[in-house]
Amino acid sequence: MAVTTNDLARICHVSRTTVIRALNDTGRISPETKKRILEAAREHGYRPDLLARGLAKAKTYTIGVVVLDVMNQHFAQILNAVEQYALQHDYGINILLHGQDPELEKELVQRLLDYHVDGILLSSVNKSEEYADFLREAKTPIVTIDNRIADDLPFIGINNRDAVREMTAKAIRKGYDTVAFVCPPYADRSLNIYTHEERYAGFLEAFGEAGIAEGPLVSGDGYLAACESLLKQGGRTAFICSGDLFALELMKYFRQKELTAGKDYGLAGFDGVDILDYVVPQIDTVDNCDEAVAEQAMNMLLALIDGRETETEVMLNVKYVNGKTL
Amino acid sequence: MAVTTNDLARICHVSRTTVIRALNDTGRISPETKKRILEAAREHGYRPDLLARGLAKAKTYTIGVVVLDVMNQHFAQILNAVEQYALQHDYGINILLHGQDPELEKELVQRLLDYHVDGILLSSVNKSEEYADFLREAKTPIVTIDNRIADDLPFIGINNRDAVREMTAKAIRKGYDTVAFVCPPYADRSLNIYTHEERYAGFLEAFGEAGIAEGPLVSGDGYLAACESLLKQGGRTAFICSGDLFALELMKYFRQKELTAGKDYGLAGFDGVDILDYVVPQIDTVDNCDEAVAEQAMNMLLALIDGRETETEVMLNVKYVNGKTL
DNA sequence: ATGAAAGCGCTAACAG
DNA sequence: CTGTTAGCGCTTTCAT
Repeated sequence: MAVTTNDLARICHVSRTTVIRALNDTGRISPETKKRILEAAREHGYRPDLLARGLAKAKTYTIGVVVLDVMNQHFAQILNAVEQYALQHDYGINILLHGQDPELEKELVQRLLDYHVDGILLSSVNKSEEYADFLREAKTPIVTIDNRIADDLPFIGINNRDAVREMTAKAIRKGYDTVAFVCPPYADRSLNIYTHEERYAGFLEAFGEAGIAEGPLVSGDGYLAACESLLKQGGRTAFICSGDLFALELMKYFRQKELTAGKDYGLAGFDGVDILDYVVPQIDTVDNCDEAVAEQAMNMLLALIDGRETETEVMLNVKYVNGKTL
Repeated sequence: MAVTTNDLARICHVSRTTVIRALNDTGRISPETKKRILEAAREHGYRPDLLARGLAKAKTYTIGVVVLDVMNQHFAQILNAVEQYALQHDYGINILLHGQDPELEKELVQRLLDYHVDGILLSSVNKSEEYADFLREAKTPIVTIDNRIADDLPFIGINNRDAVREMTAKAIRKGYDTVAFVCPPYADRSLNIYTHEERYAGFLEAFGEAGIAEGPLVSGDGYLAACESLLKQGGRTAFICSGDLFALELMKYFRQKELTAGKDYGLAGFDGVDILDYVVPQIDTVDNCDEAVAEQAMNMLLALIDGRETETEVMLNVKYVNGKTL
């Protein structure tokens, strides 16, 4: 078995309390005995039991992170940044993946709460009021990113709407006859798709500002074929995609038909994932500044944990990345 | 504060033990009181304290996972598969990222041990004997993947050597005058690069079998320029890359020089990452079967945790993926 | 400067 | 079928 404070106490002929004082250098203790105890601790490979400590202190120095998955570069970048930040602040992290399953997401959050994490960073796919209540009732600080669940829950996001408005406006300016918005196929309308809704809103705003009729919305499973139909209707057509992966899929699909982005059709993505670097022609996109989001979110979370003053709603501006496809 | 078994006991006018018995339906208990207790538990939103439970039972139903990072699709796929598997077996997971830092890796493993995870899945970058000892001394089962650390540590990997031998043999058969092996730039030679070493070994074996002189090894920071030099020496040249990302980087670099893979030079990667789908021409690669690795590793880990019989060394065969660049 | 004692919330052996 | 008791390992008053 592992050596405990009790063992150290026996070994050093002192009380458990004294051992603790040496280990956590807290309270008054003679340098003499302290040295002796620390030595014994090292020698015997003492390691604090984090479960016991967490239980006793009601503080685990762990922050939980719940996101969709890690195949998506967006989350991958967030996670990297979050771990960095956490380590610098002496916190550990506990990453869990809900894979776009609202039920699972709730279970995972619950599990983290049951493990007494000190705070949770959450990219949710839930949107019900019940769920919002569930989060509100947790005594543990929870900061949400990506999808907003309720106005009063701490949230940090990016300016999706403005970014897409700008992008769409650019397409309109460039004289495309049809500018369409391409959304992911939603398996379940009860999912929280706040980000995509915001992007779509931005898309619509651009038409309002230009004073022309709104372009079509392409969504759902058959989106590739639907885009093809649009293109076949004639006229120059651009596709504003609500995510780089859709843009990539579309490009791949059209390439099979001998159609080239930037020439035969316009194309823009969103997210600014790394892999766009390897694709030609370079796709227009928006860098959604994952590191900045992660950092802001962690700042907010740690502030909430420490009971410090903090904003509970932040909106970051993103950067348009010029490509050759729009 | 959250409601505890103590509270429930008081509320239901029974002892704490009885409450436990109702909650965990263990031992004999009258259906009557059990129902009453469960009702009260639900009503008051009772949640077991996982820290306390873990401490008392010396079992946390959590398995720790330590990998490099999540930007790399290889790990992303592993993690997805691992979480799936864990959930199905009523385990939770705790993902930690070492980012190729050996010291950090050790700290993270240590932290997981201190948290009493029941088992650890580890993709290590360490290779020292001390580290092997450190792992051996842990009373917690640890299964390693990707890089082997020591012969006696549970390990599950893929047949890197054979795969690269085959790939290299193909290049030789195709009549390339020069076939080079491209390795990642290693910042630190003390890192464990077992997988890459195995791949390089396979590369060399192919020349042995063909009875011709070994092709060059390109490694280190200036690998792009080095590859260009090779190409400029004349003759048909193929690059066998020890990872898709290097192949992608190389392709991008050469594209700037107006050189096309599969025409002006041969190219092959390794890993079979998804994003290759979006790149033209399609790069020859090897699918390293991450899901299979994850599943086998988890099988092994759970067997070790349960003290069941199990192999502690598995080598999976991988699948060659034909592209258009070799 | 050190120690004794109670407690975090849950579990497990042993009685009755 | 139910209760009593002790304990997991660490923390934290409160004494001395």
